[in-house]
Amino acid sequence: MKPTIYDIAKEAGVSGATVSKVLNNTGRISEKTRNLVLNIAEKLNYQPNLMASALNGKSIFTIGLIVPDLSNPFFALVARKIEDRGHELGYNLVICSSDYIRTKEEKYISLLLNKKVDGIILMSGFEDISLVKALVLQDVPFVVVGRDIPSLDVNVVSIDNFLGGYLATSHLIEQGHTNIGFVGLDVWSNRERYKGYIKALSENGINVCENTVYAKETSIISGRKITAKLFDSQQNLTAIFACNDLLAVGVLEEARAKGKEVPKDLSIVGFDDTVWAQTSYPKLTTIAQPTDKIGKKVMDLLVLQIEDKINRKQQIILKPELILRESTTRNK
Amino acid sequence: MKPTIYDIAKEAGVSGATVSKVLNNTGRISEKTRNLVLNIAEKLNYQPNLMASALNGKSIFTIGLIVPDLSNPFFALVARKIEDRGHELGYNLVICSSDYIRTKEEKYISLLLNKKVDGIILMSGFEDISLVKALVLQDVPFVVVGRDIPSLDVNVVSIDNFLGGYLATSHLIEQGHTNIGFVGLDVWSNRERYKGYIKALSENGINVCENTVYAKETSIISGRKITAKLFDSQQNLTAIFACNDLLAVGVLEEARAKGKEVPKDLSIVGFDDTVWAQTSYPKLTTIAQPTDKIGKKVMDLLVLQIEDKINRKQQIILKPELILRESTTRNK
DNA sequence: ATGAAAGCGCTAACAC
DNA sequence: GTGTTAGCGCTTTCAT
Repeated sequence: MKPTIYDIAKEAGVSGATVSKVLNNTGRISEKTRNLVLNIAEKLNYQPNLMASALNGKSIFTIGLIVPDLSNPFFALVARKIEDRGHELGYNLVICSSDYIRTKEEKYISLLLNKKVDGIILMSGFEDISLVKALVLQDVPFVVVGRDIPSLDVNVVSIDNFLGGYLATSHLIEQGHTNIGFVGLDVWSNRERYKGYIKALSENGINVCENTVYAKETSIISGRKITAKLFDSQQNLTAIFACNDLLAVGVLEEARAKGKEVPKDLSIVGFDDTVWAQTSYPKLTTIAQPTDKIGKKVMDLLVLQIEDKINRKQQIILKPELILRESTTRNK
Repeated sequence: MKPTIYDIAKEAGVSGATVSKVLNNTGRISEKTRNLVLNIAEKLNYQPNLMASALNGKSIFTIGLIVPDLSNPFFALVARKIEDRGHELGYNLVICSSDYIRTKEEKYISLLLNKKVDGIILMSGFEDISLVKALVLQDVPFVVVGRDIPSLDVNVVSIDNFLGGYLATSHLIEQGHTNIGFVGLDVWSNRERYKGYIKALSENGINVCENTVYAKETSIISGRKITAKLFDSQQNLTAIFACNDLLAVGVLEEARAKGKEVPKDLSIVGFDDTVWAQTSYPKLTTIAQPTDKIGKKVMDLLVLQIEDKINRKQQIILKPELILRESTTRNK
């Protein structure tokens, strides 16, 4: 069997309580006993049983992460950054993919709560804010990532999605485009990007195309379908802003299928700066999210709440950035 | 405070033990008490404390997954498949990225063991088999994914890597290529693929190029560098087999940089059939891994070992498949 | 500075 | 059928 504190205690000729104190650096113990206990613990290769201390209200050093879809490279990347920072701080990640489905979001939250995780990271859409509200009452540290919830005082780490949409669209406008389509998902972040898109258009006195259609899901197929619709309703489109790179690749493919050359006949701006932006042909001009910073900020904020029991909520909004590549060009 | 079984017991006017029995469907209890207890549990929104039952040697319904890199879309995809099957069976995943680094592999194994996970999935390379050997002694259910360990009697789910390499190379040979380069990582699976590559070559009486160089890591840059070296040492290369799609994209880019057209001047076969294979230009001919099946088999096998305490180890080897796309063509 | 004892929430003999 | 009791491994008063 694995050694317990009592095995150490017996060997050291002290009580279990003393061993516990040494191991936790609590109470007062003499240098002598401390060293003795530490040595024996080392010798026995003692590993604390986290379940037991968890029962006593201690931390279990595990954090729950709810993402829309782990197999989506963007989320996988952010998850990895969070994981890395977590490990630096001594925490593990339990990851759950929600597919933006409410019932799954709900199920996973309660699952994680059951497992007594120290905190939860909400990177799914959570269109149904009541789920988040419920979490507030539970008094479990958590932070919302990728979207803001202005109506709730909760921890948030997000990029300025509005700015992202604005940046993307402004770039297209600067290139001389006036007929710019929008492709996105019907989720909070994308709707914010849409507002930025609208803002850029109206600032430049450009008519907003009414036929904005949201894609069903993030996939090439979905991107293609939505683009086909756009092409149908607006013959003279010269540019499209897609709310994520994969959708942008869908746009790219549909354009190619329709005999349009990118960027000559159609300029495209993507979002996220995922691997797709760098490996598609042509490479995508896109809006980059500072994933490194996001991962670090999220974890730091969460651990701050967990360990220091700080109660003041924070909203951290990071800046997205335009990355120029080959999918946009001046409209002639 | 969250309700415990004693809260239920008090309200139902029975003992804690009885409640426990009802909740676990163990022992014998009358329909009446059973319903009473169940109703009260429901009313109180009782949630069992998994830590407490874990202390009693019960399952914690959590499984550890060690992958090389979660931000690599291929691993993210497999992780997602495993996650899905896990949730179907009632298990969560704690994910750790090892970067193929031995110390991390070791650290995460002991971390997961500390957390008393019910089982561990080893999807990292584990070049140092002693780590796996140590796990065997711990009597923790685990399964190795993506590589075989012929010298050890452990659970394995993997594809036939040798066959994969053979398939890829044979395809190239059929297309008339005789000067075929190899690009891969110095890890077990890739070395097996290399053997398959060699087999195909020698079966067809083709000289093996001696300058096989392994890439440092899975990245476009690494793929480009290695390809540049290959081009230098072998001027008349007409095809390259890359051990993963990202490396293949690197090959693609380097070829383009050197003014070679794909597939006209250089045919490329990738591996994994990740999103890259579908979004690169031209799209990659590649060897697909049955990720769905892998995820399911892994989880099923592991849970079988956990729940039924089955001790007979299983080695499940799945077949990879050649997917024809646009990056290979007949050599003229 | 150290130890005895109670208890975290639950399970599992064993009694009744 | 149901309750009593003794732990699981650890933390934490409270004595000493």
